[in-house]
Amino acid sequence: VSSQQPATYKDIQRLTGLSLATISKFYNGRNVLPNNRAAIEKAAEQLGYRVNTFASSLRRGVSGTIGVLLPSLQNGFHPSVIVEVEKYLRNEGISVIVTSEEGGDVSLVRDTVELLLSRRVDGIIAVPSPSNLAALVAATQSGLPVVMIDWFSPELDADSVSLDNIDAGQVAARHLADHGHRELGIVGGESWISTMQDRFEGFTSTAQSAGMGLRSERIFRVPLTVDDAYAATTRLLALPDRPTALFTCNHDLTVGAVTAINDSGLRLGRDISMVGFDAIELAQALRPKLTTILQPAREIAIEAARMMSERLRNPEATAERAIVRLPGRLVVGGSVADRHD
Amino acid sequence: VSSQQPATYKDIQRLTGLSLATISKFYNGRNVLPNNRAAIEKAAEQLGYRVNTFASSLRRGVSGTIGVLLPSLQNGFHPSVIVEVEKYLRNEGISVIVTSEEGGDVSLVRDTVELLLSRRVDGIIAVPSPSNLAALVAATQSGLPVVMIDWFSPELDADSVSLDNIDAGQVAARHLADHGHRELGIVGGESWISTMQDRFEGFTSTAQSAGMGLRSERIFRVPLTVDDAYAATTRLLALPDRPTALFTCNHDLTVGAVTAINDSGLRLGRDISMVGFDAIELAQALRPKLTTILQPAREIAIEAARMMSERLRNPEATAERAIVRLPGRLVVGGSVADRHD
DNA sequence: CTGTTAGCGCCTTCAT
DNA sequence: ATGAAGGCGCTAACAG
Repeated sequence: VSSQQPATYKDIQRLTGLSLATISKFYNGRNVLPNNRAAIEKAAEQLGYRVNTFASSLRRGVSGTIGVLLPSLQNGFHPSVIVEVEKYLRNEGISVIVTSEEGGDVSLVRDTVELLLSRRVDGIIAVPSPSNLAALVAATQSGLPVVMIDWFSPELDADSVSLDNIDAGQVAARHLADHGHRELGIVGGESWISTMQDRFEGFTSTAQSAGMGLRSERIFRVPLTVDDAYAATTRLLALPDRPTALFTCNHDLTVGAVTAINDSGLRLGRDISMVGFDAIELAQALRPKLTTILQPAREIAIEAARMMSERLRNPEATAERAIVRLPGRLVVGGSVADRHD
Repeated sequence: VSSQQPATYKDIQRLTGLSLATISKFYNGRNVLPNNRAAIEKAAEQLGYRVNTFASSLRRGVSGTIGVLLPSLQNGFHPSVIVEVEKYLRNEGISVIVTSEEGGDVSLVRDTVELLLSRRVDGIIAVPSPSNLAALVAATQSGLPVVMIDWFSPELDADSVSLDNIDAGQVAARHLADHGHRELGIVGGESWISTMQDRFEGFTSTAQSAGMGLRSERIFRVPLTVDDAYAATTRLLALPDRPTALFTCNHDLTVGAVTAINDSGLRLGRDISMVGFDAIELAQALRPKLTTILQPAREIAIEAARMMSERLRNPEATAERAIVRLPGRLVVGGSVADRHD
């Protein structure tokens, strides 16, 4: 447990007699005579030397670090973004600092972007939310690369990656229509979340244009929790005039809805049909399997990392903001009954 | 898109006429005359000033940063650790840098600890694995605080937090015994993962002392993937002499097993009983609900953060390594049939 | 290819 | 309570 000082160039200098500049060049991949190279390597090995990125970053003005900013609503997808982004950017020598807005006082939450800027991150991959939007806008205006992921804010002039949420909603509605359903219900999230709004709009617009009404009492827009979805679905199922099919707009809502259906005693895919969202493991484990729209979570995260990497490589480039929408995949199970009769 | 230089003390100096030392004192909570305080605040506001943590860290020798090191096997629990740890440590002004060993060449993976050390983290919260163990041991020996989470390595002399895995295995076995089951099967993970070994040992030891044999052909120890668990469970169910009950040792194994059972046509809780692990959402959504052992994931992460925080506060303290084992909770569903006959 | 020099932005004596 | 000066470890000129 010897808490010795970390070694520095000076220590290597002492062992090799070389100048600091040469040692620096060695560590920055410039040409150094084989002899010297070997001497430095040996000394470094012996000293357990490792570069001090603080000093290096201070001097160079770049941190080799990006921030990942997550919202207060955690849903399983967001934390996994961190891992994918880190994996991608590690190969480029970039580290990832994480900040979430979950918990903590409002005052602390307000400063999550500040915190990243104080750490001098070279860029931010963020799930934009009302509480961080203003700070993100300011950051982009000062020239910092920002990539939005999952959620979208038109006010923020930055690259964006997410699922093609409108299409996903449309696919769900069309699938139900194709199976003869005309009486639909939906359990979605609050409209200030762009993904929820888009999935909702995609679903309802297609439903209407296919002549399927969506009565207001069959529309539920609730906080994104399993419990809220459970409650909403329970109410939906108890309606005197129950719809024949249901669409849930995200993972937690899907879990809550399935649980409510099973607890109600109705049989999924027979008494009530359903298209869920994500929750692929649940979908596969159920009997009958749940038909669900699967979001390419890894691909979305990787694309965000790729965009960021590109922006970092070309800081000057004033390329237009890129907006990437990746398609979801409908995984068909047995939860949608055929009503062609 | 004006990429202006960030403001520094010098800029504040220019606006206020104060010395750099006074400005520094202001930002470090020392006493400053009200006039000056106001002047600095005004200038900072106007300049959009924010401290450069690189310069500060370089000078002070501490980074205000800890590393979180995750293994290559991702299981949903590990990414969520990041969020919980960050939430806790944010209140203490500490940031979190993430490193995972997933993906990337072995050479890159080998250097994950190096990477954190190069970033001069003040401590590391790690899931120890064979590929990072040696580096972690070296880190602790040089005096860096390390906290193990989830997995455990006796070779690593560091604090540790995890589920009480042995107890969890025992609870599962006892629950099955109490319901009259004598013919058991188990789908666990490979023995080099401490959690898997402990859950396995807890289960088998209790099974044996309760007079329930566990035949070798009913023991499966597989990689921690849904697919491997599916395959193993399928084989288990196809045995000429099928056990009456099954225990699965982690989330993914549970998902795979449930899927295999449902696909086999057997009815959970009637033809085959089962105690799962985690997967609480799946457990609740199934019909009948799955009896499962729930790991207090958040509490484990928070405890790790608390331990780290304490070590950082008292760097001198050579307190004994702390080993915390939090209890799991058996959530009873309807997947264990009663065989008292 | 190597060495000298001068900072990056901040904090910390030590004086005042 | 404030100021002047030096240096944390590293890199980017510029000479040689």
